[in-house]
Amino acid sequence: MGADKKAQWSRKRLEESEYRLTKPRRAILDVLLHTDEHLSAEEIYQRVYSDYPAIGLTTVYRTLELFVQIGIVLRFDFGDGRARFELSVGPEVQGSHHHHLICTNCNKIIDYTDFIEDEIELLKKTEKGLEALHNFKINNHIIAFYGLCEDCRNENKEKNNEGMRDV
Amino acid sequence: MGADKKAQWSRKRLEESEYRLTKPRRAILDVLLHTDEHLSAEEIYQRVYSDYPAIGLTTVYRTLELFVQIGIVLRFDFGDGRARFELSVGPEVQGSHHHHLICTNCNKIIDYTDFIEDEIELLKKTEKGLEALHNFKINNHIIAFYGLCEDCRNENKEKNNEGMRDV
DNA sequence: CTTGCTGCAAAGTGTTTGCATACAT
DNA sequence: ATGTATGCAAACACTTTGCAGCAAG
Repeated sequence: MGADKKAQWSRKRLEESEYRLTKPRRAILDVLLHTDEHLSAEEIYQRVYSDYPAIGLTTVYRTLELFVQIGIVLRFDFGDGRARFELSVGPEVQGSHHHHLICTNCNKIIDYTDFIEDEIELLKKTEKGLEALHNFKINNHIIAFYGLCEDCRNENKEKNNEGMRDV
Repeated sequence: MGADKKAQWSRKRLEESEYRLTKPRRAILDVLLHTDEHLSAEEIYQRVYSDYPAIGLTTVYRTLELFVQIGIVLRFDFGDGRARFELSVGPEVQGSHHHHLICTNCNKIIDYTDFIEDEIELLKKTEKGLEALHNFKINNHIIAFYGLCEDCRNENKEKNNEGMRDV
């Protein structure tokens, strides 16, 4: 959904920023543009490394921080001990907003867009209400469901996953 | 809101578990019962330490993991690099379910119960739909809003917090 | 008594920082 | 030319693991 728009938007935003257009930055953006996974810094590093071995992990961290700053990347903590990153779509591109379904056994992450419309509508109302009530300026929200994915259900590990919850 | 019920429920659940009722475990549960904050392992350790200096940080970690297992504690990752814990209410006690409002500047966490009813209703429907669609067994969910709290709004740091989102 | 639980120290993991060099503008 | 960005190594912060001694049942 709008991979090109996404690319255009984020590249433009990067070019228009105060920051220098370096090879590592372009390479990292490219990796993010060509995946729909939620990659960790290490994973991004490895992918960049494969055709740009001069890259350093530190640079990946710093670049991701920068991308989050200028708003082209979103950072998630799903509770498995490492941060994960995905491209933001920006306010211009509608329809690719999604939430997450996370398997507490294998850490698989599923994006879903089903039922999103109702969720977003409710969230907007809630946001307004909370802003007024708590004098809070809300910039973002997260919704995620935790449970067992199809595969792990079948394996039917007797692990107790109740009570596990991560924001 | 049912602090006693909470205490009863979690103590009972601990006693009925296979696990031994040790002094550290009781002490840690007590700390959790007497706060409404979202404490980190380290913070819990410090509070236990003040009247039970024999406690070790390792035990706190292991005990919290255990409590999560038996379902009396919930674990959250708000994206500030440390896990936070709060007592679960258990399915028996209704009305104390809440979601979170998180300040991306000072990391303050506000529990809110406002608008919760509508949220829960929608979440239930969504859960059902997602379970059917993705063959997923959902055990839990999270909702959190990120933004600037009243105090940090006023200080009006020019830090750009857009695009910051966790989980 | 027996086995699980504990504390300490050490190891692990993901992330950040200091600094000299390299590069974009 | 000038100051930002980079990579390396070291430092950090949180969490987990190994192990010998302790204590709950």
